[in-house]
Amino acid sequence: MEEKYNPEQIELHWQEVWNREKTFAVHEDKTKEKFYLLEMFPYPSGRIHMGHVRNYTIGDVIARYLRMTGKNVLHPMGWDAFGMPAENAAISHKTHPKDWVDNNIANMKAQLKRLGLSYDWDREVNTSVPSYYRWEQKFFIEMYKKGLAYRAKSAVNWCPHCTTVLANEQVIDGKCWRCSSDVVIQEKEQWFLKITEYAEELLKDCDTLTGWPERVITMQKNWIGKSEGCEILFGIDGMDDKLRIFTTRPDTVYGITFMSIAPEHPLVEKMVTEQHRGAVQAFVDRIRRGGTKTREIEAGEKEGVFTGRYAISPFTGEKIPVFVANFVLMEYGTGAIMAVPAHDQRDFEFAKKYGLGIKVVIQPDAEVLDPETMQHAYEGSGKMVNSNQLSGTDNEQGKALVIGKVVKEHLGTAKINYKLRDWGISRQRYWGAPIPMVYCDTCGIQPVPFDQLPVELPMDVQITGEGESPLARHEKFLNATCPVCHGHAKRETDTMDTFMESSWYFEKYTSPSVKDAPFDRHALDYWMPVDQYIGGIEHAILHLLYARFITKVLRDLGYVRNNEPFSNLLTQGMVIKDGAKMSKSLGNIVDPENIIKQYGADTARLFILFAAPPEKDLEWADKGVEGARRFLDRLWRLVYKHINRLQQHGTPSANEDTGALAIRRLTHKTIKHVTDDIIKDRFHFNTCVSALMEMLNSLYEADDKGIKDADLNAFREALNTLLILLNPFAPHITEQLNKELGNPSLLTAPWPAYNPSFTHDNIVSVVIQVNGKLRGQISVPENSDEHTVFGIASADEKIKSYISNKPVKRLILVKDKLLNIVV
RNA sequence: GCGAGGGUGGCGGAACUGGUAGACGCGCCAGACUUAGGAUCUGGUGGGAUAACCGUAGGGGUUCAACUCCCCUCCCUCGCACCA
Repeated sequence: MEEKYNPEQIELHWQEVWNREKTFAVHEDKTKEKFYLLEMFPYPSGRIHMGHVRNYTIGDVIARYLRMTGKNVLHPMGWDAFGMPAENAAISHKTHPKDWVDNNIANMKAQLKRLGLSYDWDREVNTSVPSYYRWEQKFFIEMYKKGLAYRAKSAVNWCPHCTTVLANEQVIDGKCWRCSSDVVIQEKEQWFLKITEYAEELLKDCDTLTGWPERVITMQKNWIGKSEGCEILFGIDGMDDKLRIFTTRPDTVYGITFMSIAPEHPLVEKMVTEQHRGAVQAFVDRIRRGGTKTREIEAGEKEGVFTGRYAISPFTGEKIPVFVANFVLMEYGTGAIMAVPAHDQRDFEFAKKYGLGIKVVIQPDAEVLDPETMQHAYEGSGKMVNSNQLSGTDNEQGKALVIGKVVKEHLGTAKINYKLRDWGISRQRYWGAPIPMVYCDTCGIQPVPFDQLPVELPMDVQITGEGESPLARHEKFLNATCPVCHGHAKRETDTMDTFMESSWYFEKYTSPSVKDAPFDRHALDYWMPVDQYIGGIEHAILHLLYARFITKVLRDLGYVRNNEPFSNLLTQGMVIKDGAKMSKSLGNIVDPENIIKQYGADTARLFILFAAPPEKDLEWADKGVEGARRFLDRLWRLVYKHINRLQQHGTPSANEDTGALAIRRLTHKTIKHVTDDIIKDRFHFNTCVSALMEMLNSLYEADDKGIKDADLNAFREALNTLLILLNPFAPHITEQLNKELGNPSLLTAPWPAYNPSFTHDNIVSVVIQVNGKLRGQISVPENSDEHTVFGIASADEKIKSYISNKPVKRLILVKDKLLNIVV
């Protein structure tokens, strides 16, 4: 055995063994309980960063631990290989995106292996290869045939920097999710997937995701944004057209004092009277020019102009003035609303600003609302007033009654609205999966027949980053044959959003090598769903919503059985340095490769696991890394010191002297501690690591006193156990030391069970409080009752002085822990 | 504004269903071994004068006992942000 711990040598050795022997390859095995553990696969940017190290280390601990408990663990890794940066790199480095990506994958794969991550690399998936995306193209066509994929012209989010369209989910605060450029709105034809068709199920099934963080569920629910109410048609004075509005508060229809419509509403032009045309036109132009961005910034400042036109209430027959207002959104509901200032804050502010009427129709029990003195709208519940025959009704019942009336009298319909929009997946980019459709002059839009898939992305392209996608200029790709009339057709040149590939890769891992179908049905059914998914919170909506959607679609297409892809979700925090996210611009990046070179992978892993619980942000501290390394050095030295004695074999016997017994207690208490902590509490590995540190500290103390020959078996048990317990966290050093000790590989070692007779003591120390204040500590036999403990305690001089001679009113005993003496 | 999660030593963080606050690590202090040490080892380390006592954002409450439960206030982070 080497005297000095040399992580590089040890780690490379074991990694080579694992690689050569395909140690972590798994197969379906019905005799074992399966566990599908997955971390979000990376974009092959070229180098791994600390966020990856954290994500994958957390996963690896779980994988290695679960294997030791006998589970059949699927733990795969792959590459989300399509996407913009490859094209940008191609432009700036004059390489082909494919070469750039393949090269990056090779680098990153080596880096991941260097971390000792226990993946089944035989299942590696690369989303940019035709054998992967051909199935995605098939799914797309099947969706098209079911009406779940359609082409439409609509206002879309356009990122001028990426020169492509973005989905709603990919616009964050009016900026592109990837490059932070301001997004502009453009009219474009593009392909949509009907995620709205699944809105209700996606919302409803949130309640089945009991293993997901509450805040992710909340974000998804908010994004789907369901609201129930009704649409009501209002007549327009002097016109045949009707004004359709959506409201969730039909109980307040008697409180309408005006109407508001969006500046983009098609009826604006038609409704506005000659007298008001100039003012309305000026207002609409100004709002339009500002675009969505300024409109959001100016949120709060409500503005509008009168159209000169009146709507007619189908409930009261009253004439109601119609305004064009900046806060009414064309893209939600019907683009027009009824305004009830007494019971809606926005309408209230608008009414105050323009001196419009306020009419109270809901009266709460606690106060009497007076339109004259109200400072803000009352949006709560109460009794309906000023509402004709409905006056006196509870407003919640009133909602249903008004909807009933609306439906019965054909004034409108009951309606559920969602904020969720269909998913626009067309990207005007080269490096993506081609959308498998052709345009025939005679037959119109036609899907490519299945037997002609994949529609391969041509490799011989010129990527300039300017103008149209290279595909639009690629004659051979562009020109196709119509599958129906065999005449000339043109191919769709847009590619799919890369979130499509990441919406089903976890299913592909279950059977990566099948060729004639996307999945092997038996493998899929055996492994799915993913039991534990781990990744960054930044995908709370984007990826996780799309993946849920596509899973449900694949279920309905007959490919998969499960309703949801991920049973449990862990969202790990960021790795930060000097209080900020690591970034090039801040110059606070720590390169994992340097850390591994300097300290070793085991140290890097250990530090990352120890420094913070997984869901919290982790502050990188170089000194902390040294602490982790020190622990491993100490472990190495202790084994080295005793290696010759320890190599003899033997197991601890039943009756040991006190030294051996103390060591065995330590061992079994630590097993209990680590076993209890490792999985429960959402993987708080930091306390596991600290328990192992404590154990090592205690073994050093024992060693200080001298390990007698009689203690040797207990000492050996302690070290062997420590190595097993530490193995998921630091797999290389533990495997090496374990080998030095002459034991069979830890890969086949079962997770140890603790012996309960060693996890508690016969003599326990009990805290003594007098009147709730800590006054001393005494040793008593286990399970002593309050009188016994009090007897011993009151004999203690110090405690006696606190009791003095006051009568004891009460004794409160927490068995084997605490006695509170109330005097 | 709404929703969620938080506020514990100089720092990262422990503390199970109310029961020794500050485990473990970093840093710091002292000592040992050393030519030396940024190596290693030993001891100490919430504040306070070694005391009484005070301490888990602040204030109040329940309790024999509160970081933990209840009420009020302040602050931080994240998400949503005119969705009718």
